[in-house]
Amino acid sequence: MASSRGRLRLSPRAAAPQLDAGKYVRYTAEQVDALELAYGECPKPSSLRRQQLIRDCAVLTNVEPRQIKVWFQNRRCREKQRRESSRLQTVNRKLGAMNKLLMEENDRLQKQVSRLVFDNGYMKNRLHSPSVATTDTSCESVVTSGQHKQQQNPAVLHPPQRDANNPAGLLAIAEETLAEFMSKATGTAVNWVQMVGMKPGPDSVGIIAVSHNCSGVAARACGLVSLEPTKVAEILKDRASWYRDCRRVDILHVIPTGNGGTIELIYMQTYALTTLAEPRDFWTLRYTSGLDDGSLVICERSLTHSTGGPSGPKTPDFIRAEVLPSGYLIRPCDGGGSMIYIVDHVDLNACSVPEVLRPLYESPKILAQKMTAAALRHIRQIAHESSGETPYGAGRQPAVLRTFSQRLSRRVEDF
DNA sequence: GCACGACTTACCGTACATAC
DNA sequence: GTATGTACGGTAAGTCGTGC
Repeated sequence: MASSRGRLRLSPRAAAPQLDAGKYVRYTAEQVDALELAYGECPKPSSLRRQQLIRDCAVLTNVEPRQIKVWFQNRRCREKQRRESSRLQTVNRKLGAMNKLLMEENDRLQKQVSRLVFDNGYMKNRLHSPSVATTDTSCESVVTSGQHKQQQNPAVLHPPQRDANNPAGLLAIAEETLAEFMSKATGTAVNWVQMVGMKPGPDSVGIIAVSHNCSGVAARACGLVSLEPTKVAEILKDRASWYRDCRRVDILHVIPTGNGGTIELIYMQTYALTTLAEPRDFWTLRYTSGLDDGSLVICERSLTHSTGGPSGPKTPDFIRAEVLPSGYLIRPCDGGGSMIYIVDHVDLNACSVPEVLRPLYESPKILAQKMTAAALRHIRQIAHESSGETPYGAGRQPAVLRTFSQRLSRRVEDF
């Protein structure tokens, strides 16, 4: 479509003889190189600087000052467009990952609805059948069967020898831990309640959810980072902040499992009571393994209480908690990066604490606060570790992560 | 009045599909 | 293999509105 705007209708100034009006010109490679060099030094040169550039650079001597000015304008415009394009690609990648996450969550919820509808129908039949209703005492187990069935796995149904003092026993515990952790990380074992203000979207990088019905208190967070799964696993396993509250950490045994995974037997001693969610000393089993789809799993379980694990130095009058299978599921994302699921799950023994502290132990809000604060520390650390490898620039936290952190901080303060 | 950003236009080169 | 048509991206430059 012919238009009054554009190059065809040249203004008197543009039609000046020097510009060879009507002929499309392209600058030579040498000219572009010289201009790019100047742009690298100063993207917005003054009129004086542009004139100096023409004088100093032989290949630009036949280029009009006005052309130089236009070239710099267009160059800035191009750079801005490239930046925006790059930003949109990043956002697109994040939205894709979030979409995948929501699809999985949707699938899980649909299955849950199906189970509940089935259970509801079953219960109705029971209620309309007096002979069964009056004699059957297992109604509760029927109603909750869907939830419980998912938590079960062959290792739980037929537990092998769970002796933490030998490698076979450790492997059995590790496999059980892995199965239980995976069911939590993928959201099939626990009804997760999304925390207020943590809706996924283009301006947030993660979701935090708190368990609705399970023993103890579990919190689950997920976040996207621009690192490959193996790198994320490396960071998570080596982070010193894991042991911030410890005065002693010993990795006593490292046992290969034969399927590419490893089992590490860890003994920790913490300082005086600094967190409600950790005992002062405990044994931990850490199981690291890879999955067929390229995902990596790092999960942990306390051996000190539930399994009759190795006995370490004991301190009297000491507040204890059972660390249920917790850890990280790191999934590779299309186009690079990783989606990390963080699961923390503890069961505190409220009866063992002084009366004055008991309300804190029995308050899921306080416990959820501790969990999400821990998740925040994890993600902040990951963001810090990855800052040098992302397009956001070295040493600078991405805006989405800052927003995420600020929201989390506000959420924690609300408790 | 000038410089600038945003938007637009036309030209050119390239890749690709299609017909012969 | 070659010629032709088409789509698309890159780029120089024009127009317009805005701020100083």
